[in-house]
Amino acid sequence: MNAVLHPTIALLQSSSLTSVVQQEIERRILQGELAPGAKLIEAALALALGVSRGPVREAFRMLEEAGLVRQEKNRGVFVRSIPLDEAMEIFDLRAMMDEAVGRCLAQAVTPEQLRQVRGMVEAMEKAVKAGDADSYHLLNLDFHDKLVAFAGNRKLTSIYRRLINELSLFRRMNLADAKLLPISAGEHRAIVKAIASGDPDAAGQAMRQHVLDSKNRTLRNNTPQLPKRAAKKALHA
Amino acid sequence: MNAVLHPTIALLQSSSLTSVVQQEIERRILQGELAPGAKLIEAALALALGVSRGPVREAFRMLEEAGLVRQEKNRGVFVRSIPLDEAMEIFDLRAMMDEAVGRCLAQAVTPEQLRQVRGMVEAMEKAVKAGDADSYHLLNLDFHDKLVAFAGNRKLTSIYRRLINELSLFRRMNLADAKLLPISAGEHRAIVKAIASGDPDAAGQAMRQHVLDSKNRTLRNNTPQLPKRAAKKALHA
DNA sequence: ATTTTGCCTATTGTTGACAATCTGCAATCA
DNA sequence: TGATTGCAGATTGTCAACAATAGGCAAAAT
Repeated sequence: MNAVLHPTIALLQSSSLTSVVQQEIERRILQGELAPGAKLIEAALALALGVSRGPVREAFRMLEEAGLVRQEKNRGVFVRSIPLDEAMEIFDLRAMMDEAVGRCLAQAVTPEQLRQVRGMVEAMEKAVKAGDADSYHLLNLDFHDKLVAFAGNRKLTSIYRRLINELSLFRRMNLADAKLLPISAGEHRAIVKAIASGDPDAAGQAMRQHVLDSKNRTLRNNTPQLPKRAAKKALHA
Repeated sequence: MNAVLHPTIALLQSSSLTSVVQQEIERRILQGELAPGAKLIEAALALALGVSRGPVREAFRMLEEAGLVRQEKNRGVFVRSIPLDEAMEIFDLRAMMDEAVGRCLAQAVTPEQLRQVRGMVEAMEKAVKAGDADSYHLLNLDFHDKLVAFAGNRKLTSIYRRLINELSLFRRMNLADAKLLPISAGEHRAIVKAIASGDPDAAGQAMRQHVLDSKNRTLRNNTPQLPKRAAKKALHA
């Protein structure tokens, strides 16, 4: 009875105005069109998208639950800006997850999957040589996403993606020094090598350390440099 | 300027109809009042709660994003029922998270925290002796929640709680044999001991194994017993 | 001059109404 | 008899109007 349904029909079945609005706002947030802290006005968005306020409000509630916006009653919704300490927490979670992914893949990766990630590593090294930080950034996201997806746990994949989305709201991270790209690329190559070797400990450790290095770089970039002589006392939180 | 605000005022500021509705529906789902698969009718819920359909729809979107309900366009929203394979995935995630929690706590637990979890372990052992499976179940949830919270990563805590919520929708799990309770209780004591000893490897391993044992018990309870002689071929997924 | 008070406007919170879609049942036809 | 078609009721999707709240500005008071 269940015939293969026409793609257009499948689209119409899944897409309500709310879901379209949600995806569009999410896109604008993730691409930086709507910066962290920006206020989202229901009526304005509804007008711009050609719908009424209802679907926009419902989309807001989805985005809120996904951690992309924050809502203050009677004041409006704002694009979330992730504070440093929350970003650090996310890095720790990523370290935990990526380590597990590495251990899993070392035991279960397929030749086809290996082929794919090797291709990505090469593309990233090309981007490094070309000094193309933007391409590198995108490839990097894709590389890690693929690895997680290959681990085969769909729940893990969706949680991981949500965390990556939230991390992208921590904008101060983007100004990664171009001179650090080769280091990152090298780590990627080492990760693939460890996975291919079939050693869970090595693969897990490679992935874990890669993320923690990234965390530390981010932390250093966002810790106000102590002035050379007037050393300020560090927070003893 | 920011005076300490009266609790009633703070409540009014945070609670919109939508959030109240969301919490009420979530409560009904988690307490089993609304069983997995049940259909949620907007108008009926709105009437029962004395609000209009708008807030109910917004609450639905939040619950959907939280994984508690599923929505089919033009057909309605239903309480999700978690399939076995997804439950298994969640157990794997819990194993990963709880291992990390154990490792963390072994190094950072405070005496006060230790006192608390020890109290819980004793309460659980009391429940076992009394044959009170319900109390045990609640204490068990609280025990693990506390451990995760003590690890101090708020993001991890919220993700963990979400996963526990989803697992509760896998109802077939509840019929845990009463005779298995002592085993579980013993594992809890071992966990606390490992944490108190300050050995990250031992604590992580104890927590990890505890979750994986629980996973396997659940799996066995839900794998159709192979008829004694007409052994069915196992799925070779 | 500074603070307070009282409007006014912009925006959000909530509702009820209307349109579109699905589901079940009965009438019709082969 | 069995399948198909066409209604009727119920339910969801969307919208526009109304109510309530927050924030800013100017007048008044100290």
